Amino acid sequence: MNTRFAVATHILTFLQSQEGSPASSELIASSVNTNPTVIRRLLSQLTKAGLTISQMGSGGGALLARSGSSITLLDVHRAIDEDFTLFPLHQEPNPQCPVGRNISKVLRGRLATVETAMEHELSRTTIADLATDILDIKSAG
Amino acid sequence: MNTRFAVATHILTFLQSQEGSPASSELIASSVNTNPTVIRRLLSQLTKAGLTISQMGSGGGALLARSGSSITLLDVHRAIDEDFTLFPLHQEPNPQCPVGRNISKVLRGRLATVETAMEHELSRTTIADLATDILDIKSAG
DNA sequence: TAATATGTAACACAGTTAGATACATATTAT
DNA sequence: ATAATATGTATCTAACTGTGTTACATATTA
Repeated sequence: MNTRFAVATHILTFLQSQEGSPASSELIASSVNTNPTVIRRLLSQLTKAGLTISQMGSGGGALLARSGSSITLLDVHRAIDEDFTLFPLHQEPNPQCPVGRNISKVLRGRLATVETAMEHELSRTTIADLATDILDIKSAG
Repeated sequence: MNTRFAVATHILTFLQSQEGSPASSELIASSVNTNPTVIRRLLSQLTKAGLTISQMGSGGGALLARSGSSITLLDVHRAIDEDFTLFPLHQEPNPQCPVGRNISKVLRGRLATVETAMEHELSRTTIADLATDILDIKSAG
């Protein structure tokens, strides 16, 4: 199971809940319940995508690079799942067969709209939304 | 790479193009360019889901169980990708942390709408559409 | 200069997937 | 009846992926 997207979203929501105070990979790892290196690997990708900033040294750690309300789940997905394919195509169907020769092109076209719909829906939720959802659960419970 | 959905779709489109004449796993495998057992495994799932019928013995093979225009990509997805999760969640975040305690529930809720959007879009294409797309390419080229 | 923290390389382990062989069972044709 | 054909499923493998882990060079702060 590839849980990178979920962990990356957890990281960002954690940073949002920190309200500007840097969080070390060790602190985040204790919330996610994993190894700090796993967190640093993901933070490295998030930083490259411009979603986080990291400060080395004592008192350092990770911060959101911009407002949580401007970071959507689509941004996270694009930062983390670089070679994502919703439904991967099989390689080299038989070009001698009319179906084999054309199925890849046809499927690619039809699946593109599916992936677009997924992306559109991902873009409707922000990291700030997730942090708010959590606060809502806390105040309701 | 999990290409089962693509191969299953290829199989069904192939059957649609056969116009009611049974196709053996060997024949289909030559179109997909893989081993007949791979085809039989997928056909077994498609038959359980009521999308195909198989006839043993000489002259036998697989057939669509119903009209290709009534079989959507969502039907195929549900038949083949039984334990599908678009974005799997990480296990056991730290319950001592407010974010860790609630992130799974919150993410599950937000991602449900994404998966629903994906499914809705999958349901808009049928096997008959794919067969028509292929014929269109052939007549245009 | 000591302590803290990141960034990344390297490795082990478990789980997944496609492909392959094998064979019992069912159906058809002769 | 018997041979030929075809499915359904079990089993094994090799390649690939993802997570967790250790290690260490580099950067920053106190």
